Amino acid sequence: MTLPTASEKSRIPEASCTSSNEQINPFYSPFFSNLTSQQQQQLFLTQLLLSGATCPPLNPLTNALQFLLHNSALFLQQQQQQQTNFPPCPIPPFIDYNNKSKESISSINLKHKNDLNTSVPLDCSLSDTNEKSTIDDDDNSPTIATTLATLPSNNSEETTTVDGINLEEIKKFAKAFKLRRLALGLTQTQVGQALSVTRGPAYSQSAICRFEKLDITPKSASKIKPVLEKWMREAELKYGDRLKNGPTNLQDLVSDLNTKKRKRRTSFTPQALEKLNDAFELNTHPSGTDMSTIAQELNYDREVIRVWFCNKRQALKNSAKKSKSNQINDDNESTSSSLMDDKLSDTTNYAKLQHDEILS
DNA sequence: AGTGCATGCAAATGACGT
DNA sequence: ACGTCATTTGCATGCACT
Repeated sequence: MTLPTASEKSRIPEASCTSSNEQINPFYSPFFSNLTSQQQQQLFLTQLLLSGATCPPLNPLTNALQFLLHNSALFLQQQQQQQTNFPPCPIPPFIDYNNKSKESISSINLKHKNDLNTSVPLDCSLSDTNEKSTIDDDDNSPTIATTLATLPSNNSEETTTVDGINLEEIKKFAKAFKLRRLALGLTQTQVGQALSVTRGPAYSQSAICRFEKLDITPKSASKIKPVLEKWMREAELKYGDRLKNGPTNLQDLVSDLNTKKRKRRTSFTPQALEKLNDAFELNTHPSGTDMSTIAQELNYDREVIRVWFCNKRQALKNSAKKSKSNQINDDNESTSSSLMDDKLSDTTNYAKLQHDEILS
């Protein structure tokens, strides 16, 4: 019914962008196939770490060298990973300057320059160089970012735990996840798309974005974390093969078939919304049969219509509550200013009582 | 114009009550 | 079965960057 939106349209070319990301320059493959000895790999890894792998190469030869270094580092990392738990030390991405478009190179190198720079140290330490404090509103369910921002800098383990959820641990994982994602050359959208066809819960680009930014409640984060953890582990194993064997499809990253997912968000047409709003104005609590009729008329699920009315009532109630509290605040401001010079507390107490009464 | 990320608004969900 | 309420989550879109 609805026309393709801008975001829907923008998703189409993104798939083709993926395949270009997946290109491995075949010219350099023989070099990598010769890397069999542990010493050579160790040497390459050392060189990789010393050479600053995110710098653009001056010529094809240095490009080839970077490819070798990157793959050997990944190979070693995979071996380490089989014995240790995620997250391992991040490895900066190999950027094929011979095949990549100018845009994608610069977008990875410049957009996430800070992230990738922090990915280079071996100890995986998580500095806060590009951390942006996101203290925004008076939200009643504070995000991890806002909670951490309000804590003192020398906070202990206890103070970073909310409802048994260790915020520092989630923060570390979120950062490591982002670094790994970027190192694998994946966008948030691609991760979301891949998750949507795996077994278990799926999350959108928005959810991944909020998770990485910690713009999410601790409860929500602790729910998403294991999903991303599991997916990343599997993706890396498959990506490792891809790096050795040549280009494959992003679809290869997902083996499991669909199970129950959250219902896709309904987008009502403007016409449907108009009719729904008209119906709401007439009656905020339509009967079961009324809702069935509306659903049939507009060609939506009856349950979708029922939920729409619930949400609409809730929205109305919330906005009324908000405007009421705004009015109270305005009244208080004017009241308190007029009472400023009043030395007697009787009036103040009365105003306070009145205020408390309204609030209760 | 194309791309990736950030975010506002509201659809969907879950807990609980009747 | 359906309501309310708090919360989670995704679509649509804006923004920055090239």
